Amino acid sequence: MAATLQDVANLAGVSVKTVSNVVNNYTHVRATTRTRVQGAIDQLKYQPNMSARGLRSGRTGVIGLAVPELSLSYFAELADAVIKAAERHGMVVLIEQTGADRKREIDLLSSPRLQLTDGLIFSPLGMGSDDASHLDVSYPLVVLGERIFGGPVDHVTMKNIDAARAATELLIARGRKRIAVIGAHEGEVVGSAALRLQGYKEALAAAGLPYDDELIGYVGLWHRHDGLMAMRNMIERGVEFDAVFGLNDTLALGAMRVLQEAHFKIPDDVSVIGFDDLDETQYSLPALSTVDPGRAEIAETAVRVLMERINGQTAPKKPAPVEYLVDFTLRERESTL
Amino acid sequence: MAATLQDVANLAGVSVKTVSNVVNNYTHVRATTRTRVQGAIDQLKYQPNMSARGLRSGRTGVIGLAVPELSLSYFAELADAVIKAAERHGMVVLIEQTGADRKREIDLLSSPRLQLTDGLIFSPLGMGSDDASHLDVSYPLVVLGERIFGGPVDHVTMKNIDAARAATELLIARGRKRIAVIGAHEGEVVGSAALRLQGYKEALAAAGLPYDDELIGYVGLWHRHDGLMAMRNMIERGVEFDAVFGLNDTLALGAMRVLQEAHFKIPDDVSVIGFDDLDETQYSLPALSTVDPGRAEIAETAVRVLMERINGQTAPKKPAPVEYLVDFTLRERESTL
DNA sequence: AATCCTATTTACAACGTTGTAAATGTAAAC
DNA sequence: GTTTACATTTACAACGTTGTAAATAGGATT
Repeated sequence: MAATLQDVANLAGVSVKTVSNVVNNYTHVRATTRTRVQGAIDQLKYQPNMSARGLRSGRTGVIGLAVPELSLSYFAELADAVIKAAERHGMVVLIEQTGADRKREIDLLSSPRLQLTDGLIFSPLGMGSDDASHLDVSYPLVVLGERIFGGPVDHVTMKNIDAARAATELLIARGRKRIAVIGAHEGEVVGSAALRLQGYKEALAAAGLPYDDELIGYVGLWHRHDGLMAMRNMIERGVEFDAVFGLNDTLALGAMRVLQEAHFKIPDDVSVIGFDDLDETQYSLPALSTVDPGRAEIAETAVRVLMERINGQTAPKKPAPVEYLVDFTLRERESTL
Repeated sequence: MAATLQDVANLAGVSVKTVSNVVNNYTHVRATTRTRVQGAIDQLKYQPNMSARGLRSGRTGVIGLAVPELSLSYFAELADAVIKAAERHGMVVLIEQTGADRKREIDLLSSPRLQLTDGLIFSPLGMGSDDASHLDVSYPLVVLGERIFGGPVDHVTMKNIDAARAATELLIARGRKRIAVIGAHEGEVVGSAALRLQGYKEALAAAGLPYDDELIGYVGLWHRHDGLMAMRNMIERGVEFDAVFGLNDTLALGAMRVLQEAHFKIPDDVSVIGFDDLDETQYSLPALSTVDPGRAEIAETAVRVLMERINGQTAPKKPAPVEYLVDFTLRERESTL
């Protein structure tokens, strides 16, 4: 069906290798030959067979991206950014969804499905620090999220603690004293939830405000529905608060919906802030204040680091793993004014 | 680095082909041999090289999915569903973003990047009916959207017209008479926007309501921002209306935000309905009525049809192209009660 | 015109896999 | 103890590409 180098070579009356040289812009090809071959290529609509190329070169031109779920807006926007960044490096992106399930995450890391990939950008959610060893894989891997695993792996991460502290400080600066948190994970010590909660605690401590566990809304996942339930639960428990910090925007938006249902005025009665700077937050009513964790830069850096690892694979020894920390930006909007 | 069949064969003391037979569960392998080979496989952590397999078999195990942008929630949720459906067929998904740009869409169809793909699920947005010829490609292709192109291509599509008519009818049934539309595309005749607008017109006509171009809000893209601007513009023009039909949810949510800013009560003063049944719509305030176009079924069907085409490639002649029409469901929520 | 140097082109092998066909082994039937 | 039938294993080629090294061509130099 599809034309091969051989077909083009026959048509142009040259050897297969010469066609290959033309295709790959090899320098020592006579101009006239190049023209003739190019003509044959165009005529036959020749396109290189990627499998064969991959077999010969050991490279596929594909990078894997593993996220919990694309239907979580944060990951959709992240994937968007990763695909765009990969394109700039001439790579194409294959997306795997883990469902934030620990077992599926671990399985994925050694899945044969990754065989057609030159490297992986992995955003784990279910794995814990006990699972560090699974990250010691033989292919290029960049992990998104804190260096919580200890293993020799490259990480690209946002300043969870600092950003959460800044968000909390903003609420405090607006005069809020009883700041509820929506989205903590019970017992977690290493994930994003735990780190953001830590930032919150640091801000309280710095301002001399007491920490009250009553104000912490625990959830299982970070879906909108969880934010809604946690907020509703807190209201029903009769907890007093004058601000809400959603550990991500989705949770904050879910919480905001409950607050408005319960006739709290935002931001007059309750200030609300989120985390992630989803596109949506600009259009909620009121527009949600949030923290931009530097998503675009995270995606770009992750791809760049991964490409360095892929290209450096022939190097004598593995370079020391690095941790890139991306800067955040506070985005104040109507919900905290 | 990675173990090959040869390595395993050496270790197990058998031929390469026998190992291959074990790997592929070929029937005629003695139990003892199988065990021994399996042991070697495990010991060497052998994983088949997909490029080599692809070269030999002409299959990559990858399907392509081309969408405008993952940061548009509809496409993120669609991609989620496609990935899950593909997984059930043992396939993995490579995602391309076209940015709804006509040229990029056309280029993509003949891009060598697709070489490592067994087939493509394509959701065009920028291409028009003049571009039909570009869809006549040599690889399995399933187009999402109306059979607007005429070419011999499989389509999986939602009932845009019927669903839009139903949405409009719902508003009419709630007593609304001046129904604004947000999201029409000026001059378009074949895309989703045009079809949904047609459904709207049909519903008006059936109810004996006049069509008024004043009530049509034109936009460029279907981003939240466009919905917001179109709604704002209509209010500023002083157009009277008692309902809004957002041609998709994102537009409707953007419009709703403007309405609320302008102190319209929803649904008392203005009823609002969207289209797509995004997860978000359940959590807006008020929760947005919408139409579920059958996204999950669209994804499943598209993957199934594509797999049939991929598996049937050896068949003597191409089967006639089909058009699958997926059923929709009205989801009434608070914004129209 | 013979010689040498470099530019251009070529043949061949190899990447790891699997289909084909042929070879070997095993056990039952005679 | 042969033959026969079938189960199991094997060698070999081929998929389409590119690196290596060797072959050839074309000029420039003498």
